[in-house]
Amino acid sequence: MKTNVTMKDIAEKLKVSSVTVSKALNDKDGVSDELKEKIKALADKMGYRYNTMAKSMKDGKSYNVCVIIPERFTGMTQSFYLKVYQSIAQKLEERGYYGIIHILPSDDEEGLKLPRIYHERRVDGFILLGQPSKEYIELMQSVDMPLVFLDFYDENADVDAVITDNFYGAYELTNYLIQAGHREIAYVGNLFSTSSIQDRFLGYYKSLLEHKIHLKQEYVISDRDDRGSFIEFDLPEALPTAFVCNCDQVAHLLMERLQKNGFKIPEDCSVVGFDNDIYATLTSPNLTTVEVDIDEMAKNAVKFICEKMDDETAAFGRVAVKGKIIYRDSVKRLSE
Amino acid sequence: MKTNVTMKDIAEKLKVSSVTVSKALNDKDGVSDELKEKIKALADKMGYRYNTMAKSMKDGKSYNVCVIIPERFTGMTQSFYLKVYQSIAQKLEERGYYGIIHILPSDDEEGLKLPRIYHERRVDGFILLGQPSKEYIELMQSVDMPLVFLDFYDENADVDAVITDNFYGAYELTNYLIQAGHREIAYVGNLFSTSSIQDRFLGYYKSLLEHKIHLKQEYVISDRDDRGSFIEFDLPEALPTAFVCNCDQVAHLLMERLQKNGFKIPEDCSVVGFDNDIYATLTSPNLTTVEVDIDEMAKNAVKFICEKMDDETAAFGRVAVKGKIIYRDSVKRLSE
DNA sequence: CTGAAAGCGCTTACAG
DNA sequence: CTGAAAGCGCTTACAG
Repeated sequence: MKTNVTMKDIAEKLKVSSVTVSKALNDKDGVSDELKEKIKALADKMGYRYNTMAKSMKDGKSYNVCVIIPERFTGMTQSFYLKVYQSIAQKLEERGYYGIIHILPSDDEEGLKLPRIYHERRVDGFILLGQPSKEYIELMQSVDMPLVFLDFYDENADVDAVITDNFYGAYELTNYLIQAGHREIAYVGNLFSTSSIQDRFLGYYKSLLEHKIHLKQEYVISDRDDRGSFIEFDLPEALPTAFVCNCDQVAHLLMERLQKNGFKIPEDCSVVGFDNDIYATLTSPNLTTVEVDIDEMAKNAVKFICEKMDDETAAFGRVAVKGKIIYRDSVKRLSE
Repeated sequence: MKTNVTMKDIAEKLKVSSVTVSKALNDKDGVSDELKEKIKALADKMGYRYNTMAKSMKDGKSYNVCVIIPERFTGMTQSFYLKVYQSIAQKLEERGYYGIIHILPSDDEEGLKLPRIYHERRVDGFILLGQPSKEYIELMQSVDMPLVFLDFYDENADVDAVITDNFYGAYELTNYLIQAGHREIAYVGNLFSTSSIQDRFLGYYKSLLEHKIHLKQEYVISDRDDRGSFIEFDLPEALPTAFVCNCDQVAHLLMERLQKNGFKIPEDCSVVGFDNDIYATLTSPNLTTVEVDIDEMAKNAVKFICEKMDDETAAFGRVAVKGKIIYRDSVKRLSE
């Protein structure tokens, strides 16, 4: 089987022009049905494979979308981002595009180096999955190319972003704790680390406010330093009855710590997480948490980037995708 | 900044030909140093970006290598495969290629559907990361394109494969247990599920043989059904003093089960795993296990695929990359 | 319904 | 050292 059959080869065998072959193979008008079938059959038989490069050249598009994931996110939440990518790739494919993962090395992030794929014009748009440094965000924005932020946003309002509804998710989860009779509720997370952690905190805080529960300073417990490395928790003297953790992994860490100190969960302390990732079912008891709607997020991100590639002026702003509370066994209903 | 500056644009401004610009930008002979510098400076100033598509068209290569990962592996060992991919992509880039992840949907695997990227000639070679069905392997082999298996192999000898040295790793680990005084050692894993599990079993068995320890039938404990889903362990009446698990996740599951039944680890039972993945440090105590040398595996896979793309006849056979035992706290030294 | 011509952006081989 | 010509595989716009 000859490995590089071209339209011209097919045309010659059939004594027609390659224009006609092109039309037939693309199901365009201007070829008789009979000829079209004949061409398709022969193409099949000859093992013809369409050469997208040629089309790319013609219309100056690569049909690639690059999904950039900062390296440091590939350790922590690896399963999550890979799943998101999978969903993105699938949805791009439905629109005739390819997804290309680019894991952004920390050095390149620091040195403000764009992926080579950009310099070689092999990409028509970027989806930035996971928050890089402020400087890198600015760099990406300065490049005149369709760009969508995914799973984070920036104070800069003029970029399109798809995020989970962190605020509302944490708000609902905290409401749930309060309905279960909890009043002493702590939040675990470094408020200055990422916008997700901050927004989840604010959702938690709103719930407290609505229920007229005072926010105690010592109930806001940091879980990591500003560079994102986890730190030892600084637990308050008097333990709260419940903890809202900014993510499942931290909930897992916290539960280990509490259990080591002799506390039972949920009997002595209730704990809730966020993300519904691998850590949520690794703990015992399993965690009540918020599940992110990965498919919906991917769907939006792909829709945005595709429409922006078609029309430079398209703009969508910030879209928050609602999550879903997964009720498990880490919360105790307090007697009133 | 004009977004699509071409060599011709640069040439016109400088009143030279685009051939000269091409030579200058590619650091080829045949341009005076002075002119070369001038061209490079102007290219920079005009924001010129090289168009690889054109080159691709010219020499009929896409400069893409597709890394296919069967979908079912993205759940289980997600972090591992993403790390492997990251390493592959980096090493490909050093050679002027791009890595493209294709997560193979189970439906496509079943329906023997090749990735679209193949049909569109956007790829020069495949790295198959993780073992798909026998039929899919045959399909991939029937396609006349450079192919390397990574992290598994097939009985079919004529394909190149890079694997971890499962046999030797399990052999060494079992030796270590025996040196620690263990004689009653079980193996946990379904021997008919994957070649990795089988080879690890054989390494374990070799160690027993060398030490003249009889292999008890009831000491080979299945951990999953033939489709890969974990099942409840069928523990023997009389517990062995040590378990060699085919992977960390199963070791984790086993430890949970043993601890639930009131056994202490490592006091009552020693447990070792394989992979050194997230599960190894999630257990308490942390697992003694074998760490896979991801970089070395990626390096070999990339070397093989690149040389095969250059020279169709290149062949490398099966290469096993040695792992490294990570000693932690899940093994007890028995008094002799 | 069918096809000749031109062009996408680059490179190779050759001539000067 | 420099460049005109041809070609990679396809598509678009136009003519018949």
